[in-house]
Amino acid sequence: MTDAQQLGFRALSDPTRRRILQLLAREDLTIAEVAENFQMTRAAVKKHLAILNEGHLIKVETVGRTRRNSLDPDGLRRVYDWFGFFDQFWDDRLNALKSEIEKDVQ
Amino acid sequence: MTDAQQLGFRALSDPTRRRILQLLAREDLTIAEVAENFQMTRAAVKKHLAILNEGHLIKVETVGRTRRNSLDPDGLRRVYDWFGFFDQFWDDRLNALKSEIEKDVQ
DNA sequence: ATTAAATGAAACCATTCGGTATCACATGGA
DNA sequence: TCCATGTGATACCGAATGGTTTCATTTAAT
Repeated sequence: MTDAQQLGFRALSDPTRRRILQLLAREDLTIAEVAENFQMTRAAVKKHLAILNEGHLIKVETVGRTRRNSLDPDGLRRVYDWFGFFDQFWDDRLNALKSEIEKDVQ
Repeated sequence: MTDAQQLGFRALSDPTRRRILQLLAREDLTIAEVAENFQMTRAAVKKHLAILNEGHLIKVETVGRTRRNSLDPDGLRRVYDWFGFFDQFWDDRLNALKSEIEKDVQ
């Protein structure tokens, strides 16, 4: 258990962590830079980053004495794909997309 | 805080609750019927259903002495849509979907 | 009217969670 | 070398979480 998808969903369950992902969508950031956007301590932010990393939603690259955090699109995709199970329940959106594409094809 | 989206993400963070949603995707179920699929007590399952309801991921209809639980596609979509923020990061999937549909069309 | 069935609800418990404070370690620059 | 900067890591705390047990309430059926 505690498979990758579960760790991903767990990581997304906290609003701070979701906001961090949105920050990282704009640019890669060090821990300190991420922490500037919140009122909590750097240690708390680091914990959030660790959980995001466990869920494979971000990647970390050590550069000298800093650590650059960046989005991991593949991990995000793995969670996102879970919703595909329910495609039948929001046909309206899929159909809208489909007719858009069909228009392109013709 | 504790907005609708947060309650949705919170509801999805537990694997039991995600499995319940998949069961309800096939058919509406009473609490007892949902509980048959798990080893935990009915009381525990009922708690999970309450959290799913708070996140607006399911709807509940009282029928006599039973309660029929059904999927709430709108609430599910509200969580799903959060991922739209990251569209730029998985263009490959959109393209894969597009070619799948194009194959259907031809 | 009784009784069984389906659910509601509360008390309780161990664990996890989100946060803090604190200290140690590593690295770059004067 | 010395020191400031950026990070790692641990102990600790209150609150939330996921589960149980137990009992009350409502409804269907005999």
